[in-house]
Amino acid sequence: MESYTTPTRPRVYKQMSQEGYDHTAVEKRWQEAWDDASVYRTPDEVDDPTYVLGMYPYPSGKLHMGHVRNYTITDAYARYRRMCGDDVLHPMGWDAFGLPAENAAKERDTNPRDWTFDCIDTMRGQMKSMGFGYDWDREITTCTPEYYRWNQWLFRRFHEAGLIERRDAEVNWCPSCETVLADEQVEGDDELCWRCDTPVETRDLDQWFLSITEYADELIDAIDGLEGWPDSVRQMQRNWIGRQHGSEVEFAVEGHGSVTAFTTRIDTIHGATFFALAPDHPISEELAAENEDVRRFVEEEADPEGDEPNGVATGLTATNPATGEEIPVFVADFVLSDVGTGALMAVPGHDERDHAFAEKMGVEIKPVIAPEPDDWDGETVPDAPDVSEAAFTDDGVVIDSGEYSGLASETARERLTEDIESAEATTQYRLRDWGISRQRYWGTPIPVVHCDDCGSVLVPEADLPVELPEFINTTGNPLDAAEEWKQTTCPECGGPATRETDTMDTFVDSSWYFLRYVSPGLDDAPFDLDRANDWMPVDQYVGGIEHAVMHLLYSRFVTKVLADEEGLEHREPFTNLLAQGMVQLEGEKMSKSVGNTVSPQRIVEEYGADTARLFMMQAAQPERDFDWSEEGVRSTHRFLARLTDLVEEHKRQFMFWDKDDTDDRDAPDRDEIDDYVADEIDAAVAIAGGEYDDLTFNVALREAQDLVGTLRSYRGHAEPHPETYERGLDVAVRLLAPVVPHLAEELWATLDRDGFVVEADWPTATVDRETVERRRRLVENTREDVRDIVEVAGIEDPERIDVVVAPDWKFDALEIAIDSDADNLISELMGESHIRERGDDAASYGQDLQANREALQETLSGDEEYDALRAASWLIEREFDAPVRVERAADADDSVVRKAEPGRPAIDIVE
RNA sequence: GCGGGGGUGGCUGAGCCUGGCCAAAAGCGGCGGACUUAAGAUCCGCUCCUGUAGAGGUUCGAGGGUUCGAAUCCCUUCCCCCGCACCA
Repeated sequence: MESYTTPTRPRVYKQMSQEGYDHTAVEKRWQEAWDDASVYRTPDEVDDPTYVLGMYPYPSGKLHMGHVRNYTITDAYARYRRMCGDDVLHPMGWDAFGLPAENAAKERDTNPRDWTFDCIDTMRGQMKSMGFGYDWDREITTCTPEYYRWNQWLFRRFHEAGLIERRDAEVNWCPSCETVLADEQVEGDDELCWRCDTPVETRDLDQWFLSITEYADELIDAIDGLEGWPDSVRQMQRNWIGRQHGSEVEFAVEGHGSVTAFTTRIDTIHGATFFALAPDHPISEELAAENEDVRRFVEEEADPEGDEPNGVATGLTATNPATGEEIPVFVADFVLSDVGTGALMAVPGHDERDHAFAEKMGVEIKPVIAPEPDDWDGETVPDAPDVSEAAFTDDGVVIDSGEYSGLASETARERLTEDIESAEATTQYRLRDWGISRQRYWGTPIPVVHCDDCGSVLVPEADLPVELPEFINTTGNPLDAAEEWKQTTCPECGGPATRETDTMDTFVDSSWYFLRYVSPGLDDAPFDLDRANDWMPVDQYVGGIEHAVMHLLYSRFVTKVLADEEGLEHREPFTNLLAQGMVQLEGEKMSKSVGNTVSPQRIVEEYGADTARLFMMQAAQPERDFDWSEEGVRSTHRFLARLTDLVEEHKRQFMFWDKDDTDDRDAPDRDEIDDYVADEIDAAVAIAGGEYDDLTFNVALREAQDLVGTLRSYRGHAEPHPETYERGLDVAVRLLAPVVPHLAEELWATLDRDGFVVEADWPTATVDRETVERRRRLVENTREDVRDIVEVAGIEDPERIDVVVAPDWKFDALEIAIDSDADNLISELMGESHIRERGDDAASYGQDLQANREALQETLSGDEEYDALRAASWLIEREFDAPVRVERAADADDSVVRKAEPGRPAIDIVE
């Protein structure tokens, strides 16, 4: 059979433009068209849309590359889901309260409100120029009374639920920002303010707290169920909550009564040889007043930051409740008042820090736990380990502890906690209640008034919102200076009262904003409960890793409270979370202070939004860091220009082609190369869809870009079959549309398609991914084999290349071998008459199969292999400039056929 | 110290969960070729070693093990990054 065909259609030579396309005009045109058609509106009536959300930005002035990456990811995913037929909710808003607005207002002699709204206008404009498809009818701005009144409303509801406390607290105070910071906002060993890097001080102030600790157990336990979250974020939250199960136990300190200590290792209590108090423990302070040594230590020597454990003997003793022994009491700086109870039983034999301190102070070190012997019978008391040099800190078997000797640590803990009268099983958390008071102006006023008679009184719901007064430019808290605003009357007694001048931490705003998008204009509730129940949770949330603890933990907390108090039927706000990677420049994070930023605006002007988006999405997986590269941007831009040329050229060429003329479609000269391209189009669809589902845009886009490359080769090598070629262009445009929305619309229109590509159907494929991969591997392996032969055999100028597919009986034999579990494969094969009659060939192939029994792999069928190779033969022809003949075994010479196996055709090169 | 993630060819980096099609994707860099007056762009190849027919050899931080078979699974060890931490 003659399978080599000379290209009979004329090749198309045309000068392609190099300068690209007018991205500014294209992008503007489609942004306006989308706007006019409201294509990104999500009507209230839709049922459970796919909720795609990027973390809303703080309006600091201009969009930076991090924003662009964040929002391109959500936009691409939202567009993909939309093309798959989903209703999509993809809103945007502004985290508009916060200190920078106050600072900026002072610098520019304006006010935070005007400055903030200017920034919002700028950034909204930039988002529109990026082509992000948001439902702007759902836009929210947290600094408007329409939004923050619901913070106040929630404050009331939390109060009613008993989740609000006001108490005098030692707080982190930033002297530069003149405000309190949450623990989460104090960074690093140096304890610097997260905003301005000023060293943080402490102050005692009356503060409002949300009782997040009430939800500590659920917050930590439910992390296990957050399977759509990255492990890193889950682990950071677990660490932050820091739950520890242990026991509280009382030690009687001479002259000071019982002092409670917390320990996770009550099994070591018989080895407790001293007792230690934090320098700011009440007893330490009492002792300091009467004992000069203790005073000097507490006030002058204690260094909780240092690595060295320091301490001073108090001369007092404490009674070990397990042994009745009197042990010395120290004040030590390694004991921290905010950990456990600020007092601890020290067991130098089994705790490294206690060990170091005991050595330094000459305290007895006593082993009471031995490593569990390998063949331990569960009863015998092992020998004591040597703990003179180092503590043994693992669990093991209790020794030298009276009736508890011989118990495993775990059992001993239970028994001791039960038996010691003052001991009680307790759980400690690192998590503290969420202090939300900020001594700043630009935030939600805490809806409370202070009355001399009635104390702190909540502002009634009917009087909400408590609106911010005009901004006063002052060094302290502007609300303190707003005298007229501050003076009010008590809602309870009607007497004179003053307003609370603290405002809320802005993390309150962001802890529920994702619910507000559901019903942004609602004026009698923060969100429409029924719709929230339908629409929540957010299906895909995307943002920076810097919010791993604070924002994401607070949002989970608030969601759970709303579930308990307001009937929200969801206890977790975000099903899938993507922590996006950084955009870097030469391996460094882009930052204003380093001065290595790249302006998105400049990129959009120079190359267009589509180029910027495509470059970012194909550069790396979304969760990885990647380097911005101007070269990469240019090359992406050229790709889009080439695609444009391809589509436009096609349009010119086939302007008069009548698609309804079936003669053309069934043109008899449709040949293998057309099949190859048709297969590759299907292949691209099969792979790209799955990759979009997984948010691995880089892989999906590579597939789309490769397809465009294939189409270019197609057009260059042969005259394309019009319908196949056009379908290729059509599919390429649709595969790119989520990332390159403007140009995709333009090309969609050029291809005379109806409607918007945004609303077009995602293409479907007739092959599965596995077949695609097998087919590509077969073609690639075969091409490589031909290259190998040509090179190794030193063939200068091949005259013809024959590729012969293995005979059917070998495919059958392979099939049988894969399915068979018989010991003797040969005899099983020989049971098949059509195999047996192959004689020696069958025996020899059977032996090969037998030898590789375990390694046999499914291949394409013989027909599929033949079709795939025929379709790909043009690639080999092009490369070696020689005709290629793809044949079935029956049509080829026996000596050649013998070498063919399923998945590995015989190759014969004629010189 | 605890927890998490990593160490792959000149570089970046996929593969590892679900062992075999893996000398190992892709990109960059380098080399050769086509096109071009030239450059650029684009396109086609090559880029661990050996080899005159698709082969063989040695590789995936290091060492051991499991298996017919290991970059992939297990153990030990070294190094890097991130988070938490005198946390009782």
